[in-house]
Amino acid sequence: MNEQDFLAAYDPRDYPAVAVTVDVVALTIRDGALHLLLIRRAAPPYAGHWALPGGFVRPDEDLAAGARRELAEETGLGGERLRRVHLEQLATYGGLDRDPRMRVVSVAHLAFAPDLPDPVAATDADDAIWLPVTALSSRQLAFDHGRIIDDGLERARSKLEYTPLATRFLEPEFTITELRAVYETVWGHPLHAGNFHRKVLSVPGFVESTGASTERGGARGGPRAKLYRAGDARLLHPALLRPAREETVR
Amino acid sequence: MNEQDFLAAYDPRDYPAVAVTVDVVALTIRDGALHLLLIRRAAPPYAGHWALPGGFVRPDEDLAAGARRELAEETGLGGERLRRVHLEQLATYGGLDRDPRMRVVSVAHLAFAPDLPDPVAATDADDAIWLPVTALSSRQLAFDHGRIIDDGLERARSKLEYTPLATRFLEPEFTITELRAVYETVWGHPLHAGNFHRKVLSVPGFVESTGASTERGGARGGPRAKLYRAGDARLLHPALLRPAREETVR
DNA sequence: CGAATAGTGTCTCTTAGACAGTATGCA
DNA sequence: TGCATACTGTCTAAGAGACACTATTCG
Repeated sequence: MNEQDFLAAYDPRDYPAVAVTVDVVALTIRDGALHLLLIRRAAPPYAGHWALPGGFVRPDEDLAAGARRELAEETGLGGERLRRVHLEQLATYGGLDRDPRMRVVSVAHLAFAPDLPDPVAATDADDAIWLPVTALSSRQLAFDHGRIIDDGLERARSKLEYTPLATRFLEPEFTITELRAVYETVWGHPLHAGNFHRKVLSVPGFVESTGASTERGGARGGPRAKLYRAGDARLLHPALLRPAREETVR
Repeated sequence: MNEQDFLAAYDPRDYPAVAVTVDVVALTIRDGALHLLLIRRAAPPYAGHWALPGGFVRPDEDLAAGARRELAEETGLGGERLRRVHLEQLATYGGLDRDPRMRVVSVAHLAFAPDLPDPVAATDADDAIWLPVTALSSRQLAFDHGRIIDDGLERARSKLEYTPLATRFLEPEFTITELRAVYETVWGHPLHAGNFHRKVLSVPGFVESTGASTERGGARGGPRAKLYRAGDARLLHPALLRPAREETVR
């Protein structure tokens, strides 16, 4: 049998049906707290439970396109604002009993977005919200989405260390203090303002000055801050390491 | 429709057929060079081309189990030796035209193994070899496996920086010089012997002494080296960073 | 004016890396 | 005996983090 005959005789239905979905762990920062995009499922399985936005991959889109489509559907975002959202593949979850319907393999993605409008529930959901991640523990999540979220949060914390992706939580122009607030929010503890400031400016390509400053000082006083935009570095050298956590090492 | 009715009425065949495969980028060190496990495909598509070991995920195994099975089939490994091989998920590749037969989503894995016997071709292959990665450029690889291998090699180089996984390329007991050889081989450039030695011993939990030494000194002279085994650290603190590569940062 | 904040200076401690030096064991 | 190698000592430069200080702006 040559290659052409083989392809002609080939029937995909001979293989066991596996469904492939994409799920999105979308993070943003609102009111100084890290928030996560969740939908409430309208249909079984897990109807009424909170879940990550996601769904079956369509025949005409690759995995990243599917994830971006799901994100667009739930956030109502499009165009330039959607394109500015950072999206990366997180990991793939393929346990045997993830979904009671059939074997479902889910390719999870991770998204970083600046503060966005309240989401609108798409057809497969009856509600959609930005939920503070601190409120997660009390929620019953569908499927293994709790595990996926944990992995996404850890990836996010780690990515801030060695990439400039913290800037993706901010508007194109930002102050060093706003950037520090992103780190403090994602890592969950305060950083030394002076040392952070010097460190950020010393890493080549992390930020570049716009020459401008904010219109006003801080709400409770203080000078106007200089404005920066993201630089051209894709990795931070040297990295901004999280304060060492002995526990997590072993 | 309640949840039970829904599940009863649910027909998986309503969804477009997507196949899910696992592929394995298996690395080992032979004769001081980094080697990669490749098979030569016996059947179309890409019959006769070299490819990563892999195949369809079976209904009764999760993704990691599928990857370990594929690895076992091609290496002939089993039991304790197989269990000692480090295996982690790498990334998932789901481009539209990866496979001419149908939509195939492949979950790639990365494996680190000590020097193993020559592989034996399994049923779906007519040859299997450990190929030095330096010889890759001249080979025509099936599917998008060249891209997957590139990603795997970069992940391997990066993992040596902040995890103790270099020890997985070695037998359970090893010398610091052997460990240094792993780093030099994977990173592709020489390291300073004295500084490396001190650094490894100074990272908590990286290696622990067995109390024993090698039977003989080096082939060309020198004292006997002390033997170590892997410690209990899962992350290296502080990390062993590769010499900075300005080019790759931007 | 008082308080909060942006940004800088300086000191200390740790680490990376260069280099040198000693002891060991093979040919 | 000569040489390669295991391992340790020491110095320097860079970076992390603590602390102090100045300047600016809001209420």
